[in-house]
Amino acid sequence: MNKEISQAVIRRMPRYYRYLGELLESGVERISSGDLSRLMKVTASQIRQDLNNFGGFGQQGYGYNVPYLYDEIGKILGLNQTHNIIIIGVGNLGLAIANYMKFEKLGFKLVALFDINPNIIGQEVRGIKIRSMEELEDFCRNNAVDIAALTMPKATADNIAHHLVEMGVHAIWNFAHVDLDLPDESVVVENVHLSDSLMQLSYNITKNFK
Amino acid sequence: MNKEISQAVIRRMPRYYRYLGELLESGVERISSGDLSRLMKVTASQIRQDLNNFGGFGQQGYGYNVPYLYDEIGKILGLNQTHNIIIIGVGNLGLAIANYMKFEKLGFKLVALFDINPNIIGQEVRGIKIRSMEELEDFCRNNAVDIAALTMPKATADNIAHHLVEMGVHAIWNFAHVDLDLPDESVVVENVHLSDSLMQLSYNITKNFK
DNA sequence: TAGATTGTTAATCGATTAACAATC
DNA sequence: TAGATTGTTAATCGATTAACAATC
Repeated sequence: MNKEISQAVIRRMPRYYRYLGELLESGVERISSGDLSRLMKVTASQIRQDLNNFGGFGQQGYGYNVPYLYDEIGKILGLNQTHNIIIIGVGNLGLAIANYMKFEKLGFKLVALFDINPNIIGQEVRGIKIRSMEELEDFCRNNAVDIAALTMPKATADNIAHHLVEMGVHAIWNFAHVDLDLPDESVVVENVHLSDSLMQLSYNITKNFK
Repeated sequence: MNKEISQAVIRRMPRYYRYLGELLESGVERISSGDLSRLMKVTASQIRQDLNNFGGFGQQGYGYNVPYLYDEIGKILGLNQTHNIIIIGVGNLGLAIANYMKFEKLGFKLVALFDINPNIIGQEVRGIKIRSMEELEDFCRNNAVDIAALTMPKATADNIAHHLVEMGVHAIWNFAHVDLDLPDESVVVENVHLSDSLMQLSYNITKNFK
């Protein structure tokens, strides 16, 4: 394996991908780091440094070919592979994720939904049945589950996460307001802590009026 | 105004608040930076540095008083003030936010919902009526709106954000997959780009299996 | 008082920016 | 070829960690 790439760089890659996607849609054929830097409001230096962590995608005197670079960043992010995703907790947030079409364009495929509420078990969301938690283990063992999105309350999140790891799930998209403390270091956890985000917003509001 | 505090520090404050809240619930009276560092898996140095950006909340030889520190961080984050919040776009994501009770405990109060869909306008969510977009301007001018949460598709997000700023809204919680480019520098924007988060997750999965 | 632990300064580490030779 | 722009090295900047005197 090559040298480790810092999370600071990784966090910026999806943003590059987003901007290149927009340029692509606008039919832009090529772009220089200078032009892209003005568009994205980052330094051209940073763009070139970031991209060169993964390879030389540009050409001196020309810049970067937009369709090519878009594609390459997609591969770096693993979007050329399909990721099977299950959602545990079919409340409003779980539904929001389930119904979010855009994910499919990025190679994520919803394969199952789970909940504890007997009133909704058996119902379908976009053609996918809501299953009971009892079915979780069997499902994980018999299907390739790449990512589990956790949208249940925080009280049960850590426990379920541990089970999932035992069943071989190696990536968790965690919306519960708790930090998962998993035994296996190789499990990938991506947190979306909405209340943390809102508190940050609150801080910045408060700061501006002091 | 005092010296600017880096966003790196701000990002960590809600996490401290969360852990202290849990300690508080468990009835823990005091904690040292060393113990907290083991719990949170950060260095004790960082904890002390972070807190001392805002003041000396501890006591030598004793550590930090949990209820007091919890309270102080709450104040730093502006959680002692009420923030009126409106949601624009009442799809699944808008509903998820609207129904998310925890926010109320943090001092955020949902005051209005807006959507363009005539089929849902007039319906109520937790006792709050869904209004048409035509009512947005009047509502903003006649009510104190602190935060607007944008959950509509990205195509209209930037436009609506501009209108909101004109109407005096100075903080935006942006869930649309686009970077808002607002004229007024003092407007606070907090982005929640779920697809960026998912791509980051995808990268880290891919990396582990290379 | 002695021990513990903070607040804070200094040292280190890593990330960002600047500069420029390489090269298309 | 001349001009443009990359890839990459070096310089700078900022954030994290270590160390320790202050002090409860």
